[in-house]
Amino acid sequence: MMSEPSIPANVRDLAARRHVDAGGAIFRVGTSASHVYFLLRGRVALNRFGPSGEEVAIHVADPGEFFAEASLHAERYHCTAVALADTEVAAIPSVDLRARIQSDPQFAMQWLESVAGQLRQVRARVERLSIKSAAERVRHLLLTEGRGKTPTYALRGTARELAGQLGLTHEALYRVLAAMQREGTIARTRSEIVLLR
Amino acid sequence: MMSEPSIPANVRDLAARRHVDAGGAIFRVGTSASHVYFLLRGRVALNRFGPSGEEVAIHVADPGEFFAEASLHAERYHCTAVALADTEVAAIPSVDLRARIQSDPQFAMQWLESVAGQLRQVRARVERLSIKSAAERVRHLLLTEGRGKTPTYALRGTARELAGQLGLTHEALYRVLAAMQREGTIARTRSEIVLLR
DNA sequence: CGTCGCATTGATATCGCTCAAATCCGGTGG
DNA sequence: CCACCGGATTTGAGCGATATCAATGCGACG
Repeated sequence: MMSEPSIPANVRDLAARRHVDAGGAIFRVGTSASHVYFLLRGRVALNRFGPSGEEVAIHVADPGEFFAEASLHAERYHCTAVALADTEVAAIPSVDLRARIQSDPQFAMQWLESVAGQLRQVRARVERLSIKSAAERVRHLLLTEGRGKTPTYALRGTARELAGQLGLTHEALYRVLAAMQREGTIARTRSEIVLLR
Repeated sequence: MMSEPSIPANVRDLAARRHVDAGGAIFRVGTSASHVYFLLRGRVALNRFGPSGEEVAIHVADPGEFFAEASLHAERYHCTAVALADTEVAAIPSVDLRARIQSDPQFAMQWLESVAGQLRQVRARVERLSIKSAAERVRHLLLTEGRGKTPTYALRGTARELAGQLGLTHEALYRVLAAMQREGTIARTRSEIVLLR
């Protein structure tokens, strides 16, 4: 059984617990950015929509993560948060969080570190999306996000989601994975991809 | 005449001025992340290198910007910084900057805002790179980075650089721009692109 | 046990990459 | 002042990788 991650002690007193059913929205793009969130259970997708209505997955949050962090400094949310599963979040009013950052230098540093970490992660994703070959993108994913000596990537959602992360259609991803498997570059189980060479 | 941007007053006393010739490296990937930089004059490219040696432009800094901000929390630099022109930077020791953040809450908030702003910007770029069509990428760039009522994008370097930013080859970018111009979607001058409809 | 969405594979079309070549432009040195 | 040079810009031709459309199987869930 997976135990629930706990809200960082520094801000526990500011947080209000909230439940969201699968498919429900936590906030929508354009509405007033009043809260920052911490994910306790479930999964949350942060999406944007292009002019033609096409959806782009900006980020998928897993338990133990803050999300909508950047909204601390914005008037309005820049994306829409949708629960992918039954989800439990802690909502922290932006105003209170700002005040806490001002008054607690240690927490300020922790918070900063977390934002900087996200920045690094997103930069890695930019790097990945700049690669033209689908196979090289997968390899890059395994090398940068994989764990262990033989890089192993635990896929968190569906393969379709991963395809979105990689800027590929799901068909293209399946084909590339099949090809890499055939030629022995990777190995796959239901929930993992391992880079062999 | 362009006047030189000034180092934020909060950290001016920590900074050491340094000159770098065009083509010179400011720091290299893998070396100890000892300083954060503020760009006073010139242009600086932040690059990473793939396994096959191909270069990916992570970011191009313009005067008035901090760069290597994320390195405040990292052991080593994750990218290489190269001067694209004769360049003047202010180097701020990471240690000192961290101390300043701890001791000056107002500065901490400013710094945090700057990092969060970068995060938003990079996220927008991820969104852009997730778009499949080259024309739509250009349109997205103009909509998100353009200024004014009729979105106008001032191109800072060469069109080749822009192509890199957009995840396209320079040929593809030239063709798309030509086509969009032909059909009246955009207008171009030497240094600007304007979205017409 | 029917339905829905994910996974997988096939066929085809298309867009952007690659290779190639001509021109333009700014800078440099004679 | 002019010839030259290197890099940026621009356009062409062809190919290949990925998107798109389509069909099937499968597993979860009601």
